[in-house]
Amino acid sequence: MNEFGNMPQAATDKYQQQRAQAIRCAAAVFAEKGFHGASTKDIAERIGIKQGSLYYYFKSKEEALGEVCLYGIEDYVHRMDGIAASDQPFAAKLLATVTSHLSSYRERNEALKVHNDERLYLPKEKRQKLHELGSRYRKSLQGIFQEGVASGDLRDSIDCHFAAQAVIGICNAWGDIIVREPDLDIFDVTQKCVDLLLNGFCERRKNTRQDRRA
Amino acid sequence: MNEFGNMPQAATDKYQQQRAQAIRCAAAVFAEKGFHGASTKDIAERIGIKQGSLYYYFKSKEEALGEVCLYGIEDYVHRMDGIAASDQPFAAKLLATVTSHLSSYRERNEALKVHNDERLYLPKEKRQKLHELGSRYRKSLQGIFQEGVASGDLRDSIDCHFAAQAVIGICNAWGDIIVREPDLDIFDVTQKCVDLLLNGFCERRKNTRQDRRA
DNA sequence: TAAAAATTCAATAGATCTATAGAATTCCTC
DNA sequence: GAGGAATTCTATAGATCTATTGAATTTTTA
Repeated sequence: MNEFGNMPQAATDKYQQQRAQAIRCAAAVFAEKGFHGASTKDIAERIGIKQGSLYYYFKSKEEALGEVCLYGIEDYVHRMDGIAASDQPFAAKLLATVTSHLSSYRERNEALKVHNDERLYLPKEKRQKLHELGSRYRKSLQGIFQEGVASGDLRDSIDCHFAAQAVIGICNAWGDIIVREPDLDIFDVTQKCVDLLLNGFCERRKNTRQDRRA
Repeated sequence: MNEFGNMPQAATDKYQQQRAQAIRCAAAVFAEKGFHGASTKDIAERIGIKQGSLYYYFKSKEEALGEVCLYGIEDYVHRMDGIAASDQPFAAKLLATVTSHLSSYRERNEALKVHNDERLYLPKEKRQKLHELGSRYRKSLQGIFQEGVASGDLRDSIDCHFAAQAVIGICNAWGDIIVREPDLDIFDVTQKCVDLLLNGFCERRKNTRQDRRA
C-alpha cells in the first residue's frame, strides 16, 4: 500500500491495462444482467478475482458503470467527428456513419449497449457528461444532413433533427439485434439501412435505364 | 381469508380492477427504475399500500413484471392483427401501424417500455409467451410488406424481414423519446416516420409537377 | 535476494430486499 | 349491526449485496 491508500496515484501502465480489462468484464456482466441485476460478485468472478478485490479498481459499483458507459461511447463519438469533418458527399458520410455505428456494436459490443440501456442509473453529474457526448454525436449527424440539404442531395422538406434521431434509432435497434445474433452479416445490414434511409421502401418511377427502356 | 388461502378464487370484479391498477403502478415504477432497481416497497408505495400487502395481488415480484409486460403488449398486437387483415393499400396500412405503435407509447406509456426493456428478466416460459406475441406482430408486419411488393407499391428488391424490423426499431426509438418528452407532437412524428419509410431522405427526379414545369 | 510496492484475499458490518404468517381492520351482506 | 369475507397491516426470517479493513500474497525494484 502506498501513501494514497489503496488507490495507486497516477496509476502505472500495468494498472491501467488491468483496469481496462476489468471495465470490459463489467461491461459484459452489465449487458447481460443490467446494472441493478448484476452484483459486484458477478463482475469480480468474470475478472477472476474475489468480490472485495473489485474495489481496488473502482471505488464503487456505480463508478464501474460510469467507466463502462464512457468506454462504450467515447471513440464512437470521436469517429463521428472525423466523418463530419471529412470532405465527402452526403451518401458517403451516411454510409460511414452507419458502418461506424454498427461495427461499434460488433467490436465494443456490450459497453455501447450498456451505455444505451443503463446510463440513466448514473448520478446526474456523470450522466451530464455522457449526455454531452451523445449530443455532440447527434449534432454532428444533424449537420451532415443540413449539408446534404444544402447541396441538393436531400429533399429540402426533411427535418434534420428528426432525421438524425431516426438514424440513431435504426442503428441502435439493429445494434441490439447484432449483439444478440453474432452470426448476422453486418455489411448486409449496413447496406440495407443506408438504402432505406436514402430511398425508402417505395417503388418510384425514375429516370433510370429501366424507365428509358420502357 | 377464504378456502383458497390468501388468494381470492376466480376473483371478483373489484379485485380485478384493483389488480389492474396495481399493474399500472408497477409499470410506472419498473419503467423508472428497471426491474431489479425497483423494490416491492417502491411499487407498494405507488399503489398506496404497505410492502407486504403487494403479495395479495402478486405471488412474486416477477409475476408483477410478467403482468406488466403482457399488459404492455397485448392489445398492441391485437390491433396489428386488425390492420393486417384489413383491406387497405400498403401506404394506409403502414400509416395505421406507425400510428398504432406510437400512440400505444403515449397511452399505455410505461408498460410497453417495460416490455421492451425488462422482459428478458422473466423466466423462460413467460418470456416464450411474450416472444410469440412479438413474433406475431413482426410476421404480420412482414406480411404487409410482402403484399406491398406483390402489388407493386414497393420495390421488389427490399428484404421484408429487414423492413419489418426497421419499422419496429424506428417506432421503439421514437417511442422512448415520446415517453421522455410528453409534449412531443405524435402526429408530426408519425408522419415523418412514414415519409422516411416510404420515400427516404434523398432528393429524386420524379415525374411530378415540379419536373414537368422545369 | 531483501525491502518496498502492488495486488488480492478473508472476514464482516450494516443496509437492503423478498416473501411469509398471522393479526387487525375494512367492507359487504343479510 | 352482526357475522363473514376481503383487504391491509405489522413483524420478521432469511437471503442477499455493497463497501471497508487489515492481513496475506505476489510482483517489482534496488
